[in-house]
Amino acid sequence: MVGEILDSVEVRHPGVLEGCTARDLAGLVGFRVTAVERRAKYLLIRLGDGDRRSTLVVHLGMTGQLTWKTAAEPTTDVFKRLVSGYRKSVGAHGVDSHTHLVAGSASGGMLLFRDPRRFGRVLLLGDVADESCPRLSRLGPDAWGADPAEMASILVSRCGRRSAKAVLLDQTVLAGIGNIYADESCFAAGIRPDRILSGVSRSRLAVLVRSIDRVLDKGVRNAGTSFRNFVGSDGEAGSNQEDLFVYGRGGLPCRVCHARLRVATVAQRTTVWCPRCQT
DNA sequence: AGTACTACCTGGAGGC
DNA sequence: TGCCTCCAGGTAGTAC
Repeated sequence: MVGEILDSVEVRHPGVLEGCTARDLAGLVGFRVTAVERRAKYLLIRLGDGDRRSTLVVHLGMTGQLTWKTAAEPTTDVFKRLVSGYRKSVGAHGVDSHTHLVAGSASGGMLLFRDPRRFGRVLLLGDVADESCPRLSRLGPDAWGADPAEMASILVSRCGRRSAKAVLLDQTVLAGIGNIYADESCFAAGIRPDRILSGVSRSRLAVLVRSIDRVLDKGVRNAGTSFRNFVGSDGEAGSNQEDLFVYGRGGLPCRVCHARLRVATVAQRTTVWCPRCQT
């Protein structure tokens, strides 16, 4: 969508807006999309040039979907069933009661923000620094692609007396890790999610840092983990759910040692781990 | 500086 | 088929 010029912005459910109004968004008509960036779980859509600039910030929450459809692509509600039983969507979802934002472009393209559960948020920064937005300024460095030595020292300095899981989910420590990837990272590093991180050796922390990077990298290469309704910007489901070791597999045998995977609540989130591989 | 809990929402799955 | 309960990729706010 970079290069497109917005010619309509329709907010169908203002509840997803934070700190801005439908009127503010309507003021974006005429702005050109100059770049699309990511900061942790936030998407930054850069708009305008010269003295007219703005940034649309989108967080997808649990079920948010941001899709871009060109004039040539029809919206569709076609689904395929995968071998694993999950439904895979094909193409952008049609506009329905869960579509909260529709932005049209001069070329006939459409940016759609759809979010059944409405935990997602849309913010408008205007022509100010990203850091003036509290949601963004609070974030720690991006977990994906951060310098390993920096990541390790941050984990040491910010672990407190908290469980590994609580630290990984804390977006002010490292930003971008959610429940799925926190569990998968702990498994890959052989660390029990409820283990107090300050008691973990420096060498094991280095393993955790490498594990986080690999787990996130695999998730991205697999175009995301599509439980229920996740789709990418093209409307297509990802395939990482076929590749998980622990998340969503409670009670099933460990893919490495065949021990029965355990489930419990850690840091207020459902957590799965292998009692034999993770110590 | 932590933890624990609540609120925000809808839809799908499973039990009966 | 319908009704019920439980559960879900997240974050902010409040009380302690």
